[in-house]
Amino acid sequence: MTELEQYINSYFGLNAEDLAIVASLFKPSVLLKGDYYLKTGGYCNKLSFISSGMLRVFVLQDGKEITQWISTTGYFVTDLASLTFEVPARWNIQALSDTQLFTIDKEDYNRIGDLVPKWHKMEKLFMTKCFTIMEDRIFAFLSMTAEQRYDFFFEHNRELFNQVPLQYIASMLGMTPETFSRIRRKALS
Amino acid sequence: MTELEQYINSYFGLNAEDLAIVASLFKPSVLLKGDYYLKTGGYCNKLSFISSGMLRVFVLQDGKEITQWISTTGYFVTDLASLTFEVPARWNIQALSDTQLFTIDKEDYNRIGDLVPKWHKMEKLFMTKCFTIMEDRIFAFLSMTAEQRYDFFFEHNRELFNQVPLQYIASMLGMTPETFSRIRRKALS
DNA sequence: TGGACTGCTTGATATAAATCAAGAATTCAG
DNA sequence: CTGAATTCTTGATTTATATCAAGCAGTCCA
Repeated sequence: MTELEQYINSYFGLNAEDLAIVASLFKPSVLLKGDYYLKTGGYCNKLSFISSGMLRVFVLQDGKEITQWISTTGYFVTDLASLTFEVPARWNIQALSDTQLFTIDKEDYNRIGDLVPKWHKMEKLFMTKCFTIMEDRIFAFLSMTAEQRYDFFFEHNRELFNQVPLQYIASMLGMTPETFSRIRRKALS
Repeated sequence: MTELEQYINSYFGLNAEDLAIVASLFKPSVLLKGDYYLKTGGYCNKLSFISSGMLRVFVLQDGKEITQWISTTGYFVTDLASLTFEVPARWNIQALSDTQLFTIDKEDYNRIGDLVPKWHKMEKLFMTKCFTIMEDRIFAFLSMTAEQRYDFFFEHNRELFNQVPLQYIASMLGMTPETFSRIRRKALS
C-alpha cells in the first residue's frame, strides 16, 4: 500500500481494489511556504490531501486576519462549499511551510462515485466525523473561557504549538495573541 | 405531493418515485411540550422531521444548561453521531412546544441507500449545506462581539424571537440572559 | 554582521460581558 | 381569577479579555 492509500484507508473503509482506484486519481504537487492554495472569492476546483507540511485557512476581515483552521499532515483540505456548489470561496488557504499535497481535481472528484459505488456512503461517514468535531468546537465557544479553550486545544494538539506561529492558534481559538501569551505563561509554570 | 414529500423535496433532489419511497418510511408521531426526544447518554436510533413545533438541543454542564441549537418547523433533528456510529448521545433534545414529527427508525434509515441509490449522494450534499452553516457559526464566535452575533442572528431568524424563551437564544449565541436582554433593549430602540 | 522583519511578551488601561441581587412582567395551573 | 412559577429586565459590581504601547528575541537575508 502506498503512503496515500494508507492515509485514505484510515478515513474510508474501502477494499484494496477501490482504494487503488481512488488513490490513482490524486496527483502529487508542492506548495512553497507562503503560496496560496486558494483565495477568497476564487473557485475551488480541487480537493487535496496533505502529505507533509501545513496550511492555514483564514479570512481577511476589517484589516485583520481571522484564522479559521490549520490543516496539517494527514488531513484533507478544500473549500467544500465552493467545490460542491461552485460558489466563490469563503476562505484563503495559504501554506505555512513547504507542503506536499496529493490533489484531485473537481472532474475526477465527481467521478469517484461512479467508479466506486460505496464512495458516497463512505464520504458521508467521513463528513459525520467532521460534524462531531465542529459541534465540539461550537460547544467550546458556548461553554468555555479562553483559558479552558486553550487547555482543551493544547491537550489535543500539543505538536502544533511548536510548529506554527502562535498568533494563528490564538485566532482560531477566538482570542488575541496577548491573551494567548498570558494564558500560555500560566500553563507553562 | 404530501406535506412531508414537499419538505423532503426542498432538501433533496429526488424524482417523484424515489421521493415517495423515502417519505413512506417516515411515520407521524407527537411530542408534548417538555417531553424528551433524546437524553444525553442514550442511544439515538431515529431521525425526525419537524412538521410543526420546535425542539431544543442542550447539555447540562456544571449545573447550567447550554443550549446548542433550536430546531424548528421544516428542519430535521437527530443526534447524528449517535445515530451513525451507535455511540452515546451527547445532547438532550426536548420539545419546547407540542410538536408533530415524522420519524424514521435507524433500520429504515440505513435501508434508504439500498432503496434509492442516489440517496447517499443527496444526503452528502445536504450535509455540505449544514457544514457551511456550522462554519458560519464558528466564524461568528471568532470575529464578532455579542452584539454583532445578536444582530446577525436576529436578521436571519426573526420569527424565533417571539416563539421561544429568549434565555435559550442567549445561550446558543454564547451570552448570558442579562447581556441578551440589554442588547435587545438597545436593538429595539 | 548588522539592520529589518516577524513573532512573542509584558505592563497599563479600557471595555465587554459575567455575576449578583432584586424586582417586574408573563405564563400557567388549580 | 388568583397565587405560584417562570421569564425578563435593570442596576451595581466584578472579572475576563481586548486594546494600546513598548520592548525583546529570533531569523532572514543582503
